[in-house]
Amino acid sequence: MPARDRTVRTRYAPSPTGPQHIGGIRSALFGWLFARRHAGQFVLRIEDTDQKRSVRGSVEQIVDSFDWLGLDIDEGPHIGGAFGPYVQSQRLDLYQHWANWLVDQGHAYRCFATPQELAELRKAGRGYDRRYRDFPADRSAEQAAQGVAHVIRFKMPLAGTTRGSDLIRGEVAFDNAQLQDAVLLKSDGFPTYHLAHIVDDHAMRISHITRAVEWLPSFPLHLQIWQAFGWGKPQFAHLPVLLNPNGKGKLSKRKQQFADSQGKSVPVLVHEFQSAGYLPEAVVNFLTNIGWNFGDDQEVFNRAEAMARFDLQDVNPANSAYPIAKLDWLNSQWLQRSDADELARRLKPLLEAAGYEVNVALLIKVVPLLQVRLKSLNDVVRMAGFFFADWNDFTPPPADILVQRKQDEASTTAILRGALPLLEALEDFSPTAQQAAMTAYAASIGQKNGAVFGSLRAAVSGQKVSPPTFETMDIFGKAEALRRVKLAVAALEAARS
RNA sequence: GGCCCCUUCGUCUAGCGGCCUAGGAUGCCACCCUUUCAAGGUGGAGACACGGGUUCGAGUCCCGUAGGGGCUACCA
Repeated sequence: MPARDRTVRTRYAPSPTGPQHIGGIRSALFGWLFARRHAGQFVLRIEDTDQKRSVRGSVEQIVDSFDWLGLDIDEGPHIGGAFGPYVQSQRLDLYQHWANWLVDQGHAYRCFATPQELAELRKAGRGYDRRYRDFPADRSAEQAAQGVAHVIRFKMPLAGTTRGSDLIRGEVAFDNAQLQDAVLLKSDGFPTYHLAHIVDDHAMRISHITRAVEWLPSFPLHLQIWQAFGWGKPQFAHLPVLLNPNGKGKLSKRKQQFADSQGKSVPVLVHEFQSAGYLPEAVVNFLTNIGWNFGDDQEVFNRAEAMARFDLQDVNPANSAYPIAKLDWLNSQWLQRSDADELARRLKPLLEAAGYEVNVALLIKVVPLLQVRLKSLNDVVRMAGFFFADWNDFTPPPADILVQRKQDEASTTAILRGALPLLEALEDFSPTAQQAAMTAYAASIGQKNGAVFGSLRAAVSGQKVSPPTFETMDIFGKAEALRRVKLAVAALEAARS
């Protein structure tokens, strides 16, 4: 049955090696988008056939990463499904059965070459020389029965061309003579990727294999194996990969966050994006925009919108330098468009982690002032932490913060002192009322707005840079705002005497 | 080395033979707005790797060269 007539089913099949790398996630995302676009299923399968590389707790980390990004999984080791188990080490019988089947059918053979022999061949600059390909079947069976260590290798055609179709690259052709007799089953009874993924993708009814382009060289091998089994092939899409920001080398070689040539920190693991204060929506948007584009010159879009338009055939075949600078912009776009209550919910734990006790009602008033200013969620501490510190402990900032450009301590004292009764007299303490009063005040004393507004900002927030002054004073309330201005005046006077 | 894939502004990309004096975004620069910081607005510099073909016509098709990436394990 041709794959195209089946339900779309794609999978992400990582090795359980711990934290999730953004490169793998990007590939997974394209598979996920494609499955969702076609109302199909997205499967998680753990490829733990290399026991040396398996890391405990990996499945949890993978699932957490997908949860955080909002990519839902239909079947997998954590939730089960109709085609389980979804962990390859629990499917060994299956691989052994099919490996032996291939031997019986004459498509594969036992190879008794020792690791030493193979090492020598490699040293001599040659690959495996197929020395057991024509080993007599009876002797092969006899040695296996005696327990002689061996692997099972695939009998690759010695001549001819293998042609395959890739959704992204079109037709690709390979000379069979260039390819080796790959190992299908290792001497420890575990399968290699080549065998395991085909057995599983067939058993799990995967309709489209989406994987990184580094698999392209083994594509002909896989095609031959599919053919030897006589199973209907899925369709293939070899996805481009992410390169380092300078375009040199695969990003996935990086095992953790690093600094690029401009000194900018470049996250690569999913949890690093999280702790850097990026929104999952922004990360997904960012990733989707590399190698694929939404169309209509639109750069900011959500999962659902991308899902409705995504197609593997539109994926750009070229690898991409990792455009990390764009993520900051995208993150600020998402921050600006966030629902204020939702943003408050996300900001709260960060303030608490910084040691503040968060009054939610207060936070909700502050958030709108922050939305256009945050680049990262983490910025909230630096920008608005002062709202959440204990007000009773507030001490005015030093003179160098209070005194504005072209002012001195005496003039600043005078400016603040003069502003006090005017602010005190305001019935309406709204930002606009304050601004009108203070603009008139500045004009009346022949000062620029900045001199007045800036001194008030410093007096109230304790910072040189802060959210807008009058909004800040409004949130503090007239009493607290004026108390702080008075404290600043007192501090300046104390410093002068 | 062999084999495979790729090649449009610094970067991410649009472009699927004429609509391209190559569009968008980001980053950078300037100006505007402005109480700081942002955000926003306007404008600017900035690319079809090179060489051959095919065609009336090529960024778009073909070949070669160069450059980049990958594979070449009893790892995935």
